[in-house]
Amino acid sequence: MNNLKNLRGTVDLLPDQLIKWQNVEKIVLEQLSRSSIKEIRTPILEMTELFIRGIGEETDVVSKEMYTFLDRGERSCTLRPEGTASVARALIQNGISSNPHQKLWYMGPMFRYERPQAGRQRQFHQLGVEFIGYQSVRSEVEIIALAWDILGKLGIKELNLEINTLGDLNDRLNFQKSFLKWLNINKDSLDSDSQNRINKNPLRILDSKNIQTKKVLENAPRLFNFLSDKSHKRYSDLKNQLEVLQIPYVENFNLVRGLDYYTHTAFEITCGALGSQATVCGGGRYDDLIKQMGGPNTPAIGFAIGLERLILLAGKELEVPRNTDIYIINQGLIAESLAIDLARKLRNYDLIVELDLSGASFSKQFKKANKLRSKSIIIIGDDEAAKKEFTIRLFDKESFDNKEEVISLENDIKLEKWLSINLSFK
RNA sequence: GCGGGCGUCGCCAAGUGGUUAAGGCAGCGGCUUGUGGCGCCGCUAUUCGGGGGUUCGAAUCCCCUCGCUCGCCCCA
Repeated sequence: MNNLKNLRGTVDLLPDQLIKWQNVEKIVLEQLSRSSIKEIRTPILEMTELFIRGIGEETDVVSKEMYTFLDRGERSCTLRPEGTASVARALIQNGISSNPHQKLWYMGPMFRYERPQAGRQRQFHQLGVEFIGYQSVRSEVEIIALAWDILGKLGIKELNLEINTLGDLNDRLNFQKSFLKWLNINKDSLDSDSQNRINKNPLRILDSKNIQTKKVLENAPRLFNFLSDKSHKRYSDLKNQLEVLQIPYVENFNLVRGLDYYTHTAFEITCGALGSQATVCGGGRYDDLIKQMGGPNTPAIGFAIGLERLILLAGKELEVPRNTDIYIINQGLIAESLAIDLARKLRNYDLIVELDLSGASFSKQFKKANKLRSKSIIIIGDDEAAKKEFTIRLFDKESFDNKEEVISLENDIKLEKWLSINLSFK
C-alpha cells in the first residue's frame, strides 16, 4: 500500500478539516447571495485552445503551468488553471446578447503545475466573482468592496489592498512603444528573466522582483503618463469612491498581474500572515476578453480568492463542529428498530441525531456518547421496548445531575416539551 | 526549473554502528456486555519514506530516488 499515494501538490481533506472549509464557504456564500450574485458552473476540463487564447500564450500560467494532455480522440485538453476564460466561453456559447448584464460567482478546483509551497498546491480552489457587461467605475468599487467584505466577514486582519490602472488597449500600445525603446537601450542592466520578456511580454517586466531591475525601472517611462484623459478620470474616480467607503488602498504602479486580459483597474489583496505566497485575492477589469474570444464587445470585471489561503487566514473559531444533540443508545432486536424509527422522527425536528450501530455493551455506548460530547442521550433497550417507551437524559459533562425522563414512544407532545426545555428546540 | 532544511506507529517524539526500536497522545480490548467524566491492566512499528551499497552487524555511514518544507520564480 505504500506505493499508492496522492499526487504531488494535491491533498486529502479529512472530516475534521472540512468543518473549517464548510464554515468558511457558508459565510462566503451568504455574502454573495446578499449581493444578488448568481452561481455558474463550468467544466473543469476545457479545450487547451481556450486558455491559450483567453489568458495569453506568453503568460507563465499558459507557457509552463498547465495540465495538458491528449484525450482518446486526440483532442488537446487542459484542466482549468483559472476560471475567467471558461466563464467567458460559457456566456458567449449560451447567448450572452440575450442577457448582457450578469453578476456571477463560481467555486471549485483549479490546476497549475508548480512547485508546491505553503499556500500553493497543484490542485487548489478558487472562489471567483465576475461582473459581466458593467463598464462603470462603481462596478469596480462594488467588486473590490465585495472582496474586502468577504475577507472581513471571516475576521481576517491586516489586509492590504493594492491597486493600479493599466489603461485601455490604446494607452497600452502607446506606452509599450516608448517602453520598448527604453528597454532596448537599457537591456544590459536588466536581469536575464526580464531580458527574455522584452519580446514576449514586456509589461510583466514592470513587476519584476529583481532588486537590480527594480532600481533600473525607476527611470523607465511610466504607463501612468500614457493614459488618456478618460482613463485618468476612471482611475481617480475609483480612488475617490474607495475613500468614501473608507477602504484603505495603496497604489502600486508595478502591479501588472500575470494574465494578459486585464485592462484599466487591476487589484490585489495581500496578507503578511501568509508568508511568501501573500496574495489572497487578485482581480481586475477585462474589457476586451469577451470580444477577443469571439463574443460581442462586453466589458467585465472580476476577482478570484484562493480558498486554501483563505482557510489559512480564517480564525480558529471556524474549526468548531456542531455537536451531536442526541445519541441513541440501543440494544436488542425490537429496541433496535424502534430506535431507528425514533431517530428518523427526531431528525425531522432538525436535530443532529446519532444512532449507535455497534450493538456493543451499554457501557461502551455511553462512553461513545460521552466522547462525542453529545448534549443528550436516549436509552432504549429490551425493558423500554417492552413498554413502548424510552429514557431521555441531558448529558452534561460538568455535572452528573442530569435530568432524566421516561417518555412513551407515542407521546410526541411530552417529547417536544422536553426538547424545547433542554435543547432549546423551537 | 534552481538553492537551504527535514523524513522513526494515525499524531508528537527518544535513539547518532551492536543486536528486544523508549515514552506520550489517540485507537482497540478488559476491570464494568443496563449505564458516561477518573483510575488501573493489556494490545497496537519483524521495522525506521523507498531502493542499492559498506560492515560480522545499520534507523544510525555512503550513493541514488521519492516526498514534505522554506526561499527564488510566479500566482490564488
